[in-house]
Amino acid sequence: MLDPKLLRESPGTVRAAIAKKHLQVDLDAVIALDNAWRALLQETETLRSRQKAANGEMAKLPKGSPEFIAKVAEMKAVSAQVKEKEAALKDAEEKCRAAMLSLPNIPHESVPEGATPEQNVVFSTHGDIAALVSPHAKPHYEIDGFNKLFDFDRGAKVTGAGFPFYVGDGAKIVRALLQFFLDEDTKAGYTEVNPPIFVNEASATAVGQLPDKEGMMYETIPDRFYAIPTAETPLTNFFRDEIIDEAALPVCRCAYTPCFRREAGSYGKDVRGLNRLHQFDKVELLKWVHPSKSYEEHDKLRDDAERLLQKLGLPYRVLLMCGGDLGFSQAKKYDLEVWSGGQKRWLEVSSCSNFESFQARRAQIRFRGKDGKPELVHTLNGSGLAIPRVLSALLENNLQADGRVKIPAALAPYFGKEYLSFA
RNA sequence: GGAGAGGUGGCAGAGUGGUCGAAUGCGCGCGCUUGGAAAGCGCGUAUACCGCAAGGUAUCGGGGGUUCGAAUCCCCCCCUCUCCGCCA
Repeated sequence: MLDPKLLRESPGTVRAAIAKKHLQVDLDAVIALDNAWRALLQETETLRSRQKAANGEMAKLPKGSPEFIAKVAEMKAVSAQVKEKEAALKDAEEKCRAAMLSLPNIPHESVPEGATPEQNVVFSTHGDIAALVSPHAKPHYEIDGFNKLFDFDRGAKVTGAGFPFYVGDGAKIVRALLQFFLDEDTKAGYTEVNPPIFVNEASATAVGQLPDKEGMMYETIPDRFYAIPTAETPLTNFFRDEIIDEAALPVCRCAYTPCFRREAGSYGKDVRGLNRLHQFDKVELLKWVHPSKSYEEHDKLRDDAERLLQKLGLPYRVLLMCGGDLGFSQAKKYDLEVWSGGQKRWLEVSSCSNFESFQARRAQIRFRGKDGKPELVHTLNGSGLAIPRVLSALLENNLQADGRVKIPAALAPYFGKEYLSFA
């Protein structure tokens, strides 16, 4: 959520932000709702003020006295008015809040102009594809024996499409990657957290998954919990409605969780094999930082995620997202895409985003500044990393002539052997 | 799942219909005192919103209700604790 003051004092800034993100929002309507709410608030508070004053007088009057009885009659009318105004105020407040929530975050000045993904800027490219991709590479879902290690048929029977069983070396490689990522992230200064994988409505709302996006999440009956689409959800909510000690900033955390996404409407090559699943494993990086350090920390976060790909010897590139491809709540975002040597395309394995105070305002996450006043933190997050697509690239790029997969040196100690076998 | 007890400011803990944003203590900050410190004394010590300002309003787990008036009474929900049951 944006600062309402920004809308009042500098609507042009908000208008420009909407334009840069190529969104359609009736800003004048939002401003009108805000004005209506403020006017109504004034009226209501004036009435309440009268009520309070009368209350003080009545407390001093003898209960049954004529003055007292007269006062009750008088205040009855005021009370009715207050009830009426309060109902109107509540209605205005809800409309106003909903309208405010429809306003996107302001893109950072360094975000390139552009409307479509094609206009994202290639920020950097790493790793020599020719040298790092095996000549025997093929799409992972076409590798002989793939279904033995990644059993989609059994998964579909037991749960549904997109919920595979990982078996034998398939399970082991997932575990190795998770542990490798967590160890590396911990070394980089992130404290490991193991969060709940279901959240309540308040938490889903605080990070913007509700309202409107309930279709992307699995919901439990009868408790109305939501299966998390990413560890960002519980992690960001850790400090919801809290004031963090300024000296503790930046707070850096990492968490492994399974992630659950309904992905309604996906189809085609995007969903083949491990490319897009309803349940997948991911290690998430999250930072709560001082606003003055926000972009410095953002770059470090991206570096931390990049280092994982480098250590695995996977070629990748970094995209700087243009305004039109930025998410609603992000001020700036880098995507890390790994080269899938078999499918011959880039696969997104991490999005490193700076939300500035947009999330923090909605979730009320603050720190106490030098002057003693609470101030909103900036929140940043990024994957470090999402397992299945890293795994896709790994299986494809490292596929040997004999059908085995060479395990990168950095990962071998975790996997326990040098080759993964589909036999 | 059943029965009971509770949720008040940074913490502890009063307050059962009015002058209560809320006693008192602790903690914290500033000052006095002191050679210095402790003790003692004095003052201060939540958050948010509206307003140019003066100022006003809201908040006693959350929501709704009763009332001229609710921290206080009623209803629903959430959470914590104790006992019982069940269980990895």
